Amino acid sequence: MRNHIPKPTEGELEILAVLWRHGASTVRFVNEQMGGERPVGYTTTLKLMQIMFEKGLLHRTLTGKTHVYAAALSEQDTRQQLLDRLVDTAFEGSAMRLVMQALGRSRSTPEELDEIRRFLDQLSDSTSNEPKS
Amino acid sequence: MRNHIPKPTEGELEILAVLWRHGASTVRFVNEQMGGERPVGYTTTLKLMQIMFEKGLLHRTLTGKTHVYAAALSEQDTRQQLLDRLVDTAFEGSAMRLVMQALGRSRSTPEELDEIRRFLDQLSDSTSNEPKS
DNA sequence: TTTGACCTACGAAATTATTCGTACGCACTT
DNA sequence: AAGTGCGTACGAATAATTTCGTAGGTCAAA
Repeated sequence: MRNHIPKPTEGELEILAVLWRHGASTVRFVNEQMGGERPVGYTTTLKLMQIMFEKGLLHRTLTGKTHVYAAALSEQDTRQQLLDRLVDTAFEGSAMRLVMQALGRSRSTPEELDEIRRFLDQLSDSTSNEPKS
Repeated sequence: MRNHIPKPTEGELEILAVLWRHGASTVRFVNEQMGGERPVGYTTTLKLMQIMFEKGLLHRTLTGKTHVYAAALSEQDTRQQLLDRLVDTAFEGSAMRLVMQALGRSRSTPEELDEIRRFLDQLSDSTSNEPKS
């Protein structure tokens, strides 16, 4: 149903994370944001983003003389892709397993847990109304 | 608290998956199991498993003349490691986000949803009894 | 004892990912 | 005009991962 865009690598994900968090950005901005543990050279980030552009992972528009990049795939879609991959490789295809394990360790507040309950209820409703298809 | 064993790579995960699913196995068996899309040469699997052994990712025992390999880290631990990684890189550190998204798409049966509810209740209990620390 | 079917070990090619140096352009100040 | 700052592009070094060929051992059947 969806275009086949290559899976993002580790490093590419970092860049995507910045773009998701801050919206479309210049290379410089992205590079600055990533300067956490191991800061990386400007041209490194540039190159990576250029490659991502070629791969179709990013869009870009020329604004003045600098490029402004944006993630091509929504956060949602990318996340789903990564989740699916993880579920397949490490959770024997069972999303439930993944959910349980994720819940088990996360220090969740009661509010968050409630939020999930509500979400579950919503799911129950819709599944019970739909043909099993 | 836990030993620092290097993160499994993509390919290594495939092997771990087989070992988790089938228990300790020989190279040949693992290699056969992986013959899904793109079958890979026997020595490729052998080499990879040897490397994993050196890295400490696998244990092995000599049985007769062939090695029998087993995953060094429990499935649980590895899964958690991978989850943590994914949560960090793609879900802004929020396990809740991950859970919600995983739930959203998985075609879960009402039974599974109930299971999660029970699990949530359990969590609520324990968190409400513990000091917030 | 030769052949075939296994096995391990190891070196090294092939492939992917990451990193950065260097060249070059443009606008602005000095 | 020369110098500075900031941008792009691109080639290539490096590192990490994956792949496989080849060598050599053991065992058992022909």
